[in-house]
Amino acid sequence: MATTRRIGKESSKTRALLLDATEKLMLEEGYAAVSSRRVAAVASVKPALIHYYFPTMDDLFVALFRRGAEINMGRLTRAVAAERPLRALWSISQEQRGAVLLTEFTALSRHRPAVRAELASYGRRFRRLQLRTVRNVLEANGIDRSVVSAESVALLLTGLSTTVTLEREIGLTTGHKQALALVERLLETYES
Amino acid sequence: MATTRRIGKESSKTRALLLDATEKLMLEEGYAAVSSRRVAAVASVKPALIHYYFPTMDDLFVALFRRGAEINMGRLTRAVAAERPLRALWSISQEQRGAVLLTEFTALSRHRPAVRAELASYGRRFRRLQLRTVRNVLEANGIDRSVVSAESVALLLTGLSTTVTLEREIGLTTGHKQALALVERLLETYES
DNA sequence: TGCGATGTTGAACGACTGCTTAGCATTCGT
DNA sequence: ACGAATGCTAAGCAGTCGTTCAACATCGCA
Repeated sequence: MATTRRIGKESSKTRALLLDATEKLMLEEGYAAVSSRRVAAVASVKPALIHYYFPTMDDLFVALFRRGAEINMGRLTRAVAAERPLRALWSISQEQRGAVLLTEFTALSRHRPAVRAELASYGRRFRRLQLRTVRNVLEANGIDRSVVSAESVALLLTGLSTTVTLEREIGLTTGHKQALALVERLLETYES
Repeated sequence: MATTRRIGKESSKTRALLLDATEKLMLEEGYAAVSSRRVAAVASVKPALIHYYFPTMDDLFVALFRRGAEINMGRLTRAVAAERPLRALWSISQEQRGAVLLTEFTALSRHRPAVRAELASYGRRFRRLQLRTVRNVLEANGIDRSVVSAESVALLLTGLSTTVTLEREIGLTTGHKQALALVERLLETYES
């Protein structure tokens, strides 16, 4: 049998640098700007090294997404364990950087099935955590679930935050102030 | 002065075919799959013809977006003139095809300023129409605007519909049924 | 009938892409 | 100290990209 191709270790410091460079490119110029040569240039390294750590570009994208997903799930898990879980979740989902990256990966997932699977898996994990948190708040306030379900609240919050973030990104802010104020008011009312 | 470069007429039937081909590619494989050669292949035409009608790829993308925006604004304008304007708006915003295209253009706009400008302009027009519609419904039902502003309702609806559509696209549907049912119930209550 | 406008193509330019292979340089365990 | 494992690179293949330009085809109008 053929000698198996050598691949750099996951723990490598350089590997992490390559992921950083990829993330930077994605944020600043979109996923279409990510090529082995461009990443190499940003990381001050030769193109072949990208393929040493990530045999295919798919591997690179999946690895980057996974790293981000893991970090984010960690933050979220810690956040809901603190004092005002729902507010914590809301403020994290408001972050521009994360929202932009998520959009890039969503667009990317259209023609990269490997990315799509990763995205769906993260989505499910996030939704589960989010639902648990919303349910607790509704319960603590004695709100009848048949009037407003936890699922509805969760999806409304997610939808609002991504929409506001993306619209802001292109310079469209009509109505944002009022919508954000509404959430603020509700959070103040139902979570201490 | 130099002889000006020849460009195909906007009314051309072929031009429309090229836009169709581009849209198809974008829907099925994402914007990154759109190249003069790929578009030409889908339209059964030679690559150089793309540049006859659209000197640069930017022109192609902008033309496609503008055509879609114009068609959609027309549909929306007619929709809000009919019996249940808000419901009509909601059902149009629920369409998978439009939502997917919009995401593609959003991602595209990150590194194509010309597209970004077009997107923002359409966004403003849509939001204005949407706000007018929501305001009418709130007013007709005597709902105090200081409790729930029209802006909040508009952004919540937009956010929910895009989120549900995009999540469905990657096979993630947790909570969708409940959230959509809530909107359905509210529409039934406040709009005949 | 001929001429100019319009539609379409072939061929080519320079640049970019993913990826492979062979081999150099360095580090590490023994 | 030496051999194996690891990190990294030079060079190249085969393919795609955007764009231009000259030229051919077709058509409407004078």
